[in-house]
Amino acid sequence: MYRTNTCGELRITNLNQEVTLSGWVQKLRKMGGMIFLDLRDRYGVTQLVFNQETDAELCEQAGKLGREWVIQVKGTVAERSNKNLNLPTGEIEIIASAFQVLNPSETPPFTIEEDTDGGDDLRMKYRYLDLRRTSVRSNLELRHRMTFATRSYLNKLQFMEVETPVLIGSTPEGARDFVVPSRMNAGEFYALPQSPQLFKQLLMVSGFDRYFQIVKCFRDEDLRADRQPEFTQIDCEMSFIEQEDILTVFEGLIQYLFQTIKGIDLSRFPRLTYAEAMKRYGSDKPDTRFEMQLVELKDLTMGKSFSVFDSAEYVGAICVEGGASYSRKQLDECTDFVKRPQIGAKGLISVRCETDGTIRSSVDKFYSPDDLQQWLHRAEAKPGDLLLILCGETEKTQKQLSELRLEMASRLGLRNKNLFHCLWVVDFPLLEYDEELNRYFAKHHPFTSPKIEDIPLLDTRPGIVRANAYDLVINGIEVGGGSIRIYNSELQKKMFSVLGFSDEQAQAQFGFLMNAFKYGAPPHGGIAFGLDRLVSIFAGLDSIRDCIAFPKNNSGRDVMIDAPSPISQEQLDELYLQINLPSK
RNA sequence: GGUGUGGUAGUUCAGCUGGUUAGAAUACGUGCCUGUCACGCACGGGGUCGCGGGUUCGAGUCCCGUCCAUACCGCCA
Repeated sequence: MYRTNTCGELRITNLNQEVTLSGWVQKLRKMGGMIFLDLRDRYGVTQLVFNQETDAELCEQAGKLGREWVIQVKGTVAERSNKNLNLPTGEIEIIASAFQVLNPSETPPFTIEEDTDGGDDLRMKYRYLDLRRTSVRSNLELRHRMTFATRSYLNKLQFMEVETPVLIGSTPEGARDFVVPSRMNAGEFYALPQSPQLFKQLLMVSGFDRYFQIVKCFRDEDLRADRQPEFTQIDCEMSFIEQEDILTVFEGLIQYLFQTIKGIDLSRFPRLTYAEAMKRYGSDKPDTRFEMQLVELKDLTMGKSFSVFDSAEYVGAICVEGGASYSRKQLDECTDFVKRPQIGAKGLISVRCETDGTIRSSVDKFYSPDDLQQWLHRAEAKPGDLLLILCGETEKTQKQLSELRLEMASRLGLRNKNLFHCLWVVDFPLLEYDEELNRYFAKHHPFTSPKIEDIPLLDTRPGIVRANAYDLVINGIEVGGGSIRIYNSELQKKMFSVLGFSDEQAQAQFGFLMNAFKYGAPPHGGIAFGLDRLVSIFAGLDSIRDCIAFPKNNSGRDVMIDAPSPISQEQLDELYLQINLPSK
């Protein structure tokens, strides 16, 4: 028997018990005639004591142990004379009577401690060592609890988990596909799913009216801190439901997770239409932990011969609480921020409302104090506040204001990680116009249904047609999204024609779905949540990498196993492939 | 594809306007230490300053190129 107990469970109540523990040597503290050893496993750390006076030979042997050696120890639980209340096992220690080295270890390349000295790079290369650290391990434990709770919640509501294939066909819409060559079908390729979208809809046709799957999805696009090439979705679909039903069931899921995992009771999630979200926050995934909403000022700024504002399509502001005390340098930093190429504003105009009520602005030349007072009034600015104003093309400027809003909130410490604001954004536009390709694309996907009352607009003004599509946003992060699908083949045909698909193209790409719909498709819709993002929000992480056991780096590489990597000529031949690298 | 930041000891970093033998902390090794838990004290080993080229009497430092990492933009239905 390797152990009678784990390294995390012994307490003062276990006093005088004979125990056997196995684990990794966290640290040795040699005190001359005695040695303290912290033994670690998944469950915690327990202190062992070796005493020269009790057993000189054993004590000397223990002194030869090193960090991360795997050992087994027999001993007696004793009360410590000096207790460590920072440790759950801190009231006891094990007086060792014998130990055995199960496996020695080389000195690890970084310290396996909470405050590790290792950088991200190195820790990724030795991820199996990094995973020994409490914080990383507890992220995975949290992830496990969340998937377990999700399955339990959905199972209770009659949802069935069904696996869908990973080797499927490539589709041109959406993200770039990861592609897998087929040996048995020369010159042909599978694609890895970006989501099980088509399959879950087929399952609805099959009558599995409540489906879910916790499933890996793949997208071959550039990465970010919150984007991995393979990621996990909680993928769901329901039949005989309306949008309201989906929102209710999955609002329930999120509430259940917050309740069971974090002990937080969330009230009903507010809903915001896409149009409102853009107008009030300049974003379709607003962070609603704080206000600082966008205020339109165009009508108040017109006709005072300030051509910058007069010629702009949109003039908008945010009101920064207490911002009037900003120094010149701080204001310059704000200006630099919005002028960065990523934001792309031309400049920033500010109006201070000093605590004594006087108003100072960078446009005093053009606007009287009364004019400025009107702006401040509309923005509900109080003495001590600061108005930051951007202008230009409506949509662009709103987005810029949204970035500025987030930046200012970060500076003011308003983005509290222990606060959770959930919100549904609904009524997304059905289509998005691509300027370069001169055509419409489905904003969500081509099976998303338009709002019934907007269907006539498909012919006249497709750009303003609203969809039965919805996103769940938590703290400014898009956590999930879905839609009510089209189940009427005439409407689906119409949709394809608006998207510029010929009948043949539509048949070739999605024929199997359209054929299936001929045999009695129920009304249905669904939603998918990004599990990685959800877990990282729960854990307060900045990057989803920290809640993935073996993540890829920024360039899509697994630096631990060094993938991707070239394959042999034999493998290439077998797949009828030729490598054709561009010459430099 | 683009922009910013970074690459110096096993590790995390400092190293100014170019100038003697490149430093600190930590880790590692040795010795001392009987109540430590960030133990302490003393000593020690440890460097292709990412790589290539250039400027210079002289380059970790300046210039050019390149590679890698990272955050963001484009992209991500």
